[in-house]
Amino acid sequence: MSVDPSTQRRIKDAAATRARLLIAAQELFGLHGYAGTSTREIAQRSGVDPALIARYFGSKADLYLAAVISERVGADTTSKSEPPLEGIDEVIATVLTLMDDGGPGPMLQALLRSDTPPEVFAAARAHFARRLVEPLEHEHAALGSSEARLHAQIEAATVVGIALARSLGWCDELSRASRAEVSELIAAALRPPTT
Amino acid sequence: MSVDPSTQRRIKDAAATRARLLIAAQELFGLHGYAGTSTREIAQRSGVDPALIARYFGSKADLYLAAVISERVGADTTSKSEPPLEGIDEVIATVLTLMDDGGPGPMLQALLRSDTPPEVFAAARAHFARRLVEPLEHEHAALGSSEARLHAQIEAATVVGIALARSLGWCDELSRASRAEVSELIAAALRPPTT
DNA sequence: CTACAATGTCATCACTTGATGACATAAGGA
DNA sequence: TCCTTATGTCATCAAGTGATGACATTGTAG
Repeated sequence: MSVDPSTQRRIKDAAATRARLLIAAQELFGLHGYAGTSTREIAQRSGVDPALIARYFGSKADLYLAAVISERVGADTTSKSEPPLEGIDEVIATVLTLMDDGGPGPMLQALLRSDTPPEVFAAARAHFARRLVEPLEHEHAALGSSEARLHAQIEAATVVGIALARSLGWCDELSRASRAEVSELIAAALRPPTT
Repeated sequence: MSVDPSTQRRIKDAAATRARLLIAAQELFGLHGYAGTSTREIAQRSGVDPALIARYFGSKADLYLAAVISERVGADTTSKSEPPLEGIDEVIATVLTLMDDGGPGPMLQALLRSDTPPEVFAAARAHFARRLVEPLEHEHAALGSSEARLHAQIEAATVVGIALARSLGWCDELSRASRAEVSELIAAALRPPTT
């Protein structure tokens, strides 16, 4: 008399537990960094016993790696990747939105903090390039701009910098301004009407 | 027969000890963040007994605060402030230069990481505003721009974002480009030739 | 149902952390 | 010199860390 296991609420479900841990890890690592987050916090937030971290991921470091890799801004690494962002406006909107709820995720944390394990940093770097720089580079190339990649990198860094300042609360006015307003300002600054 | 105490090598010298702790703290906090740095590491690097941190600064948090406050990028807050930066070119040059040697210092770390004690964050925020935003705001105001402060904040965030990306090695081209080249690109992007 | 594997719970280990106080030693004036 | 203070050293604490293994519970195949 087994009900469909997907609808039936299972008491013990390894996959679901693993996923809960991963989500909590993403949130907390993204919020407080690696050293600033304890395995017990992660377990508590996900409503799971701390010992299961070891069972499902091996160690705290491995969990961190998994959290960074399967992250959103870096875009789900998973096979079926989201459609690539198109054009600078979409990049701006995406970064601002993701940053607004959740702050800088593990990927950005990995890029910002220097205690990031090398392999994690490399993975985060790759995501940054693929997810943010590449779309901008294509746009530049289409316009026939030379140094397309360098320009794209500068634009990506700009967007991230402003989004960071805004979502972390570095300045009052910037943080209070609406997302649309900020988008407008960034776009205007980066792509002067000429051309 | 007391020799000049400044040349004489003193075995016990509170001021020197305090200074050594402060320097080591700046280096390590800037490198690994607050949670990622232990008081024992700081003590070892400065060749000082860990217990003296408590004596001279009160606690790890207080030492962090002192390290952030007496820092360069935020610029010594202390009374005799360095001459304020003038114009966007000087801001760009300063940020890029300071970031190149030493990476993001404790002040930026404090702004970037959310495990920063609130008072420390507030101090870092104030430095950011005074040191980077204000000069830009004045420039805008002089040009009669409305929303001068918001624009200045966006510009400051842009400069910091690009400097971060460059000095932390997020992208190859950007990190390899010369400082002058990058300065040029930022300035061009932020201040399109048309006024 | 039964037995075995999968999953979850708990107690506990060895270690590090930040902090404290008792004590030892150097410094400098009397 | 002696004596007080400033400074440095050491042992140690309570709390929290990541990790481990024994055990309890659930799922499920036979």
